[in-house]
Amino acid sequence: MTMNPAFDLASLAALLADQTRAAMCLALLDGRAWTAGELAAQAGVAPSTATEHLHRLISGGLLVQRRQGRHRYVQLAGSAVAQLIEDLAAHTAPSRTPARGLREATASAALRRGRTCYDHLAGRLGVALTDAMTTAGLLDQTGGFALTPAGLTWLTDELGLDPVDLRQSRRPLARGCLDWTERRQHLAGTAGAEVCRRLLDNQWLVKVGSSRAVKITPIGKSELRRLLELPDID
Amino acid sequence: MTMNPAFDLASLAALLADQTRAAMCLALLDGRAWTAGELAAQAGVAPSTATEHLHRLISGGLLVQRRQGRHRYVQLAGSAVAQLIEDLAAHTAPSRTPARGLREATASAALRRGRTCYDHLAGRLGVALTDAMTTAGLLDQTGGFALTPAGLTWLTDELGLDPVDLRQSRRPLARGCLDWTERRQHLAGTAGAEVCRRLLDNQWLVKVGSSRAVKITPIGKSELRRLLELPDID
DNA sequence: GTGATGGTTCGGTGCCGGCCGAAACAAGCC
DNA sequence: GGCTTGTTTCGGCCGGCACCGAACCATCAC
Repeated sequence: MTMNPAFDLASLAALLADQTRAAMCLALLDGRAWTAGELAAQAGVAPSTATEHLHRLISGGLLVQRRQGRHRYVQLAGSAVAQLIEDLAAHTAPSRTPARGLREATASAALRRGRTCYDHLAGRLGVALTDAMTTAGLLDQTGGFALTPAGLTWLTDELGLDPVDLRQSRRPLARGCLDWTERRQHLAGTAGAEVCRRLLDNQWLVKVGSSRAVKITPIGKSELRRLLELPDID
Repeated sequence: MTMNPAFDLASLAALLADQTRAAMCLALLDGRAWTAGELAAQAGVAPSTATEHLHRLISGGLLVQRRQGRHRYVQLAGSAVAQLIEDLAAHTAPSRTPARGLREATASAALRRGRTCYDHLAGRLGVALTDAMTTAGLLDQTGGFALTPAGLTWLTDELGLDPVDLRQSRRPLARGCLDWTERRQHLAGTAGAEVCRRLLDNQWLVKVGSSRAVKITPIGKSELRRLLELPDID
């Protein structure tokens, strides 16, 4: 089937080398499942065109689908794929995207402030949380990017995460994810995903509108200030 | 200049979405500077075609060039680019590449045994070294991928690396790089690069032929066995 | 100078693939 | 049963781009 490494690499890159498919993948970075029609509208193409693109993305292994009634739900095939797309996006030239119009300006400001990145937190909020955990000795960024032993017990004892959930996956527990707006690393990996889930479950964070943006609640602010020295996000 | 994220992502991916350009980038993963003609031959295209591809790769920021006499030397723009290409290659389906013919079989066996990956060590040798450092308590892979304090002093005191060299870069000190043949993580980042350089300088490792393959010397084997519990690489 | 070699520029060709609209399916709703 | 809505298939159009060869330019060797 597969011929040579160059062919494989080119085939994989070709999946993302089209603006429409790239827009779809970027939209899917919120981790949710989208219908084919939603993605077509988001990318600004006809439904028939979206069908072809989805076919390529799925048979290329980047997306998985679930058919339900007359809808076709599609989402990223896993965190590894999300990671890959984020990495690529981060390598994009420091994108000055001056939002035009008030609506876009406030929307992009909200995204810069805090958002989900597939399954973990990013934006200034994600970076601030990562920094706070680092100064608290829970993360070690001097020799790479890893949880300290103190960090592991903090996750289980203070946040109440399940040690089993943290350990079962073959995915690394903690890893850095380079944020493409902040140009800083923030916590990803299994730990990043579980922390994000827990903060949302606790209502310490809430989603803003229907986008990927999140914001911190008053309860969350006080709780996080109790557990960490988390500074205010303007 | 840059319009929207989807466009930027697609543009970046498009650089690697051609088999010829992918072959060039894969060849350049050895970290050396190649001439335009060498790359043309390697990729199997006419020199004029190679010129166009190199132009795109350079203006896209993936490659840099240095003109010298009538030669044009070209190499990857930096370790971040190398990292990106390695990541993409690792996401490629577990590539069964049954080498045909004895020459290719022995060549690919040598590569699987040990090789350089841009500026650090990979293959079974790279994985074995990483494992040995982990069991010796020099690396921590339980909570991510990071050097321990003991690991840092080991690099400077035992291997004699310069602490200044290790710290000056904005690149992470240690990070995991997923090996696409072994499907295992191995040491990359500044520390990985410096270790590789030192082992080659000390003649503990030598390059095999003109490829990326490396092998361990008798002196290297005894020295590494003195410093670590490094098992034999078959 | 002449000749050889590495690299680039320039036409020209051909194919791949992204796009749409129209029509066909399929699943719900009444 | 009909009507709406979400999705797919099928032609057909069109642009982009990967490729080559031939001519041209630059550098080195003599």
